[in-house]
Amino acid sequence: MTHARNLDRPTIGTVARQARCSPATVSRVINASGPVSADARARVERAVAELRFRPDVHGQSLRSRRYRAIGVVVPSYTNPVFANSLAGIESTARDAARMVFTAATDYAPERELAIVEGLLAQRPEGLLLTVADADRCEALDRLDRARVPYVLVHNHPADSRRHAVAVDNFGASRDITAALIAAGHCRFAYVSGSFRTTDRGRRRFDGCVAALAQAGLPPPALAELDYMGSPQDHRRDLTALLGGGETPTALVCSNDHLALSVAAAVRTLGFSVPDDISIAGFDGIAIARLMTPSLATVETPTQAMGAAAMQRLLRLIDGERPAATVELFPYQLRSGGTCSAAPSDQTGGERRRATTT
Amino acid sequence: MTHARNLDRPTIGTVARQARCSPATVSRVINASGPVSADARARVERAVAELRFRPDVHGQSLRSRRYRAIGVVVPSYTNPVFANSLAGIESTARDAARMVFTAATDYAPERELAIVEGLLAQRPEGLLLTVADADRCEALDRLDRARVPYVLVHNHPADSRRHAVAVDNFGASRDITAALIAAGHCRFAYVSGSFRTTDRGRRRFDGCVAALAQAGLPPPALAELDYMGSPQDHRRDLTALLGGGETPTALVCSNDHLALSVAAAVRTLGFSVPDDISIAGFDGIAIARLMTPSLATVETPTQAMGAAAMQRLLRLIDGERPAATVELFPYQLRSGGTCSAAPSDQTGGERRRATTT
DNA sequence: TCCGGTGGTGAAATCGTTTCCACCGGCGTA
DNA sequence: TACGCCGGTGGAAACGATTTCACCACCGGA
Repeated sequence: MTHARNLDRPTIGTVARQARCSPATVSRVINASGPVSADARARVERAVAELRFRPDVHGQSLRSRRYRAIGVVVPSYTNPVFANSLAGIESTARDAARMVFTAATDYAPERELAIVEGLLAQRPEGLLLTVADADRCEALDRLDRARVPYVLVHNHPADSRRHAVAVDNFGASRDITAALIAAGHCRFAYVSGSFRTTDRGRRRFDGCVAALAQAGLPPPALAELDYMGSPQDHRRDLTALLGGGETPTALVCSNDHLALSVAAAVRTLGFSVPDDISIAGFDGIAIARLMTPSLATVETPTQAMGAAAMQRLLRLIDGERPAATVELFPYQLRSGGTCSAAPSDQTGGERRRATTT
Repeated sequence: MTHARNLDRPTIGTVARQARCSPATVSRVINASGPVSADARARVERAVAELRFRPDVHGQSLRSRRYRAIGVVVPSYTNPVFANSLAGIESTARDAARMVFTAATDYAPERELAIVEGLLAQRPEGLLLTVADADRCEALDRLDRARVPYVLVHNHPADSRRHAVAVDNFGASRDITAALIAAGHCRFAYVSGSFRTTDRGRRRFDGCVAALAQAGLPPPALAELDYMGSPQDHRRDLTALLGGGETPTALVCSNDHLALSVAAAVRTLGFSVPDDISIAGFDGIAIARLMTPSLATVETPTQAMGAAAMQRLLRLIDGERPAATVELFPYQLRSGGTCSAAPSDQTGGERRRATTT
């Protein structure tokens, strides 16, 4: 019974029959994996086109033990930083004829292992991931054990056997803090979302502290906000910080998303940005440039980093062992309207607040 | 030679041997697909745990002709609207034990077919996609022919056989325009990025036009901007629109991303937002709420829509045929600082521009 | 007692591909 | 001439699972 055969997809056997050759020859044509006479090649190509044959990826992967697909783990899709990485990753993957499957951890380190486990079940060639802490990560240990190649994006592991594409978070944070110091600020606060739990968060914090220390200034006040919280939450969290006598004049935020929310919160508390309080971000997300005042921040080439990470992973898959294991991308300070010279009357912020609330 | 066998992954055969049963029984335990004695089940479960056995997804899919994976097509990862959809999609997929692979069209309709073709090669159970124009889309025709279930997100096809999850773009656009009319505006411009090429773009435009017509006002001036362009590009494109004598007092933008850029451009042209010109967006992206002034817009539950689309797709896969083919989500007007009453002196904008540039 | 159904099981076919191996000519070289 | 090599080809064995089918043992009812 060749019943309903025309509804079924053609297989390599169908093609072989139509091209009057064996499946082996069809396979050789498709994969350019062996010598084929010009004549046979033409017949096969014709049959492939006529039948619209597309090899079954599961049959291929099963037999060849090679699945041209890459797993990608991001903390979140909605943070423009990771969205940009993902864009770079996926477009590079497409150029290399790779599929990409994605999963988000929602910033929960305890979910990382399960997610990686899920991706591994697909038997991808490799993984690209941004984790909370590349030095304390069960998921990465698992990948090491399984000998599946992977490259970290945005992470900066201390363990030098782990491949990563990142920026010098310490240096960048140091530089932007130094710029604020040069503008006359001397009372700083560092605002972050759980900066202890991510490696890049720690480096950024350390950079800020280092710049202050080098200038002989006291360490920054700390405000640890719920990163996923609303501006209302942030307003509440910031009142303590800004309500005291020694109100900071410069807020260094661990990322742009947070900085935008903080800027909004600070304004509702009656301070002017940047007249009373300067605010700096980190990442250089595009939208922050459209605000008025625009956000001063550290610009990082997130999309290019995603692309580079993918390229590095492809090289690892091909068995190459790049000399350096960590690839640092250049960053750039972007000045913006949220930062200005420190107020000459250092109590101005407080006065203003007292009169407006 | 059982050489290096311990480095290889265990197969169902390995498990069967260790559990002293046949592969068939192991399969029955794993998939709960047949009767198994309590004793055998225990032995298998123990062996699975000890060997850390994870069935090979390609072997499974090949034989069972069912691959628990969903393909997702978005125009772009970096637009928060689609990033949110994707978040809703992926988290719902995870709950349903589905993998997700993603691809972006970069807003190029001519790439849609090739991308869908690539996804189909993976033999997914179904697809979720946001295309430019759901009524004129080779990719969707292809899916119909291949009888692969799919659900559109954000699209609003006229063809009622196509499943979709969207908002009433026409109504929402009408309502936000009406709100501006109620605030006294009577000279409108509609600003969009290639609104002719997307179905939702057309509906939004039509909604704006309808509101004006109903109020007896002339149709809006048109500005078609390069959606991917920079604020500088937009500034250039807007000078013609705002340079004439009859400067519009209200700009209705086809989406928030554009609205933010337009707001920035309008300001650099010397107009005040909202004193001279009111600006309304569409989508309700979170970041636009943090700006000062905050963006007036139509809030749409993008993440929930992604989740709902995924749920609908899962039902389609299970063979259900929901009564309605299009699921409309409620929208909500969000007032914001970028919109105010129309300036009483309708030439104020021009005068101000003349003095400040 | 016999018969039909059902729980429990394994052997073997099958999914669609790649890859190993054997084979056949023809050609250049010793 | 004999030998080896290489381009070209097909048969058949994998790959790792699911699924069909047959079978056995047991139980309840006729």
